[in-house]
Amino acid sequence: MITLPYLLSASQLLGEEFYSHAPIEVARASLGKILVHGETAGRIVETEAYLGVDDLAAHSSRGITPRTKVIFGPPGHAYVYFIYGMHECLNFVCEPEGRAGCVLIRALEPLAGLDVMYKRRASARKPEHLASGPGKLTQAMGITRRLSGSSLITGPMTVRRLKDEQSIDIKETPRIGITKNTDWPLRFVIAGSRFVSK
DNA sequence: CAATAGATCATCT
DNA sequence: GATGATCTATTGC
Repeated sequence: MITLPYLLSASQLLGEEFYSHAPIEVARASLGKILVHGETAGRIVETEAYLGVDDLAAHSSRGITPRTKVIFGPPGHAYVYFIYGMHECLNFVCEPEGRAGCVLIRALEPLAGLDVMYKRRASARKPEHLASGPGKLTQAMGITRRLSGSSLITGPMTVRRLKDEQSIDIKETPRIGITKNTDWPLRFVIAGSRFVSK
């Protein structure tokens, strides 16, 4: 099993430049990157792009509200929202400051802190049950709305690139669970990964 | 297996 | 007051 210290030594922190692009680009580029929070870490295998004000499926399409103002802020921050009275979902804010856009992180491959993840997700029997969905992922990693607006560059939650990052095959599909723009191909997965949502 | 219901509350109208 | 970027357990075949 991989330890967190090893993972940190084998990777480097991503800076603001990584996030200051269009959601589609950031969604694709985020695949294969390492999300780190507390003692837990995982490799991102599934993302979705949400396109600012023109995308009726995006929270930002209704303009700036107390909840969504972070999406209009500077890139490289977390947008975490609460949904269905039960689940938290994590997004990376992208686009330059003043322009809305974000990337929903839907699934990851657990790499470190699996013992803690199993404790937080009692129903999980296998690693692919720990973070194969946006709500499972935040539960496994202890991510809540407390982290909305926090910097992904200074932490406490960060994103890293493996120094020996493998090239990946990306598959695109329509987004999941929305009622508007259901046909836009803005969901991206690492082809063949068994850690994506069902 | 697939389909469906129920949980549960912040957010915005 | 309705809705929602979900998950789980349960039902029925």
